[in-house]
Amino acid sequence: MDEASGPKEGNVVLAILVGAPGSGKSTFCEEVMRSSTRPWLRVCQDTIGNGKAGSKAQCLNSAAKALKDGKSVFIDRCNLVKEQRSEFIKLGVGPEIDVHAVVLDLPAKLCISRSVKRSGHEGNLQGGKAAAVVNRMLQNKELPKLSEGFNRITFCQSESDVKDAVKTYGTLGPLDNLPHGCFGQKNPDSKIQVGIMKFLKKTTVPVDTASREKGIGNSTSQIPGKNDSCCKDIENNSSIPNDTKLESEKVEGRAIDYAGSYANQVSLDDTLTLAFPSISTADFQFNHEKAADIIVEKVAEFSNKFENARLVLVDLTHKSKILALVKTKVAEKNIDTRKFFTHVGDITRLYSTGGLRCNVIANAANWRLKPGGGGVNAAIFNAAGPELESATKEKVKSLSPGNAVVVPLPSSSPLFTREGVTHVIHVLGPNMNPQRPNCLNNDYNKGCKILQDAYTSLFEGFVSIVRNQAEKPVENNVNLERKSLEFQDQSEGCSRNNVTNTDQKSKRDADHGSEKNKKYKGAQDGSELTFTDSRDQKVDSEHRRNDGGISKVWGSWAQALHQIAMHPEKHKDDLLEISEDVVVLNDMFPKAKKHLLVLARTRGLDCLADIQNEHLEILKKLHAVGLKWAKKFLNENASLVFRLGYHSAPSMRQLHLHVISQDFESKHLKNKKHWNSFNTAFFRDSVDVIDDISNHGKATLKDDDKLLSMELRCNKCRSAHPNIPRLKLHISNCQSPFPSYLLQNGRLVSASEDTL
DNA sequence: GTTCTAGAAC
DNA sequence: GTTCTAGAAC
Repeated sequence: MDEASGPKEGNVVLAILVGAPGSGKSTFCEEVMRSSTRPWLRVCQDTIGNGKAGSKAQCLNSAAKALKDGKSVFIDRCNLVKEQRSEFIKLGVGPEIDVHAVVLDLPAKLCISRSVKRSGHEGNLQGGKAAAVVNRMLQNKELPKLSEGFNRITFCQSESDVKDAVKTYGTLGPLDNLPHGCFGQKNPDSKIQVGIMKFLKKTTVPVDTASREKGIGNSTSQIPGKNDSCCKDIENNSSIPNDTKLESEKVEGRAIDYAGSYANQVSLDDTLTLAFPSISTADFQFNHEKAADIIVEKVAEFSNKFENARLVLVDLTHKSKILALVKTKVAEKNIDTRKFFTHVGDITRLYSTGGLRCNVIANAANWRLKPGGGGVNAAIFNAAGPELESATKEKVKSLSPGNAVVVPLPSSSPLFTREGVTHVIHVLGPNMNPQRPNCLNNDYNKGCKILQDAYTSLFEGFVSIVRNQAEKPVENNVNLERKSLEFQDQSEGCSRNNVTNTDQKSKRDADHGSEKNKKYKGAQDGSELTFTDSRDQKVDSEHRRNDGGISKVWGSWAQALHQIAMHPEKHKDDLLEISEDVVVLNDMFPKAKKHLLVLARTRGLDCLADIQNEHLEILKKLHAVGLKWAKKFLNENASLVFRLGYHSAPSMRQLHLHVISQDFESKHLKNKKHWNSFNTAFFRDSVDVIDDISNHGKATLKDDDKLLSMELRCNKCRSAHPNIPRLKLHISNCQSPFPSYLLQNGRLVSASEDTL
């Protein structure tokens, strides 16, 4: 504790609150202001924008003005990181201003439960995401130090500490000053960090090994039990109020306490888990052998798409045939058993009775998304209470086979509170039971496709949750909101694609600017589409399939090629060739003298990521047609050189082969992304894609954004150029031969080859 | 995918 | 002044 230095008379106070969402910053300010006799201004980034998201600059201005007017100021934003505080501290430079920090360093659990509960709060941090966000923020927290420029720091680590601080500030009259120095801190920073690291190492490792060892060999997986209970014990300790003064023993205790809450985040946050039942194999009587193949195939496809997440196939009994089949098949594949394993247990009680923490569970739903029936559907609706029914109903009324819908579970649901389930994903698989609607009469061609789609939708729904939770730590309230918006965007995309993500209703209701509402509108529109288009029932699930992980969202502008491929007769005038399985057209914005697109007409084949073994023929067909046109152009102009290939991550939906001359002489080639999309590994040569599929059954993608923002290099001599005009100038004159890589395997098509 | 805009960077 | 970037809108 620092020695108090001599306070001056009646300084204005600039009090910077430090605390996670839900730590009680706003309440603190309000309570102080209610009883205080000195003029205070609370500067809150959430409210300063008058309905819109506020900016840090607005806060700074507002605070500066108030200080100038002699008012004391509360900076009511999270300020968990030193950098976020620094500019506010600068406002307090000068002898008449005391810069204070009030640190609301309450248990993460408390902040989370408050954040989850609140609905009308200005910060608009909502529901299940709140937990993840608070955790993320706390992970990056840097407790303030006097050296940052504070005169006084008050640490509150319990609610009674907060009460004391309210009293201290509430009774601070206009002529009073508070002593300088640090107050209330019970745990020096460095020790906590060591404690955390030790603790994390101890706890995370067993999680992994347990699942690796037991996941496959033993049908009853027992994963987080040990360390979770360990965390729980420690948390219980931490809830004992500790008001005693600093002693070395207490410091240690406190350190473990912190470590406990951090470790808890690891199991809760870092290993997101989807538990799912086998779809369609029970009441829908789908062939188990075939279903097991599909499960393993889809798990293999998705399991390497995420780092800290895992999939768990759950069935009630050790005798489960489908579990046995999947276990056998999965053992033959090279699937990371930390990412996928089977588990015997009740899907509605995985945590409470099995110790398996699954924040997402899948429901084998019926098409009306109604409770009842039997099996998993009845069990989940029962266990989740009416909350799930209403949350589901709020967004969608029905589900067609092969689709899934993500429903965030209201925090009041028993499944949420007891089992830690934050999302339920309803999935509807194909039905082979003549007693049930939409029976496929043993048509396993259709059935397998639908079941594949169902798992794709399910896993993509999960991936969208994982992705969202894996967002980088947020920096302040503004960013926090942006992240939420991004998530809404994502869910919009999902809903358009039948993986509907019902976001929290209260978010919409909260008066928070038009921007958000506009976006939400989009989401609603999208979800309407989902269930009205009966003729193209499968379009939605199919056009979403991409690299298997990230839900690819196709904007409205990205649909043009798809429309052409589906209905070429409507665009006859713009097309060079129409056949049963391909369409050829000039690129609307050619990036070279000659630039064609050869579209696959296969429904659901949107990009390279969608390609599987079965598409080899269409790839060859696209290549052959592209080659034919290239040669045709070469006949007209022998100086051209063509390259045929695909973009790793196309912007336009519907698989299209680019046939492009290598002059890149075009006014439409305007930016780095244009150039790099044709001249880096992002561009996948058609011949290589065909090899990939022949050899590995899937296409290699190089869809890193870095490739598209790489330095501009000549496609012949590889020299670098500072900007597009200079590059264009260079390539128009470069006489170098093409790099040898391109000269191999027929990657380039030129007149000389044509004559062979 | 494109266009437009504003602001930053050079 | 030009180029780049990011965001929004389409």
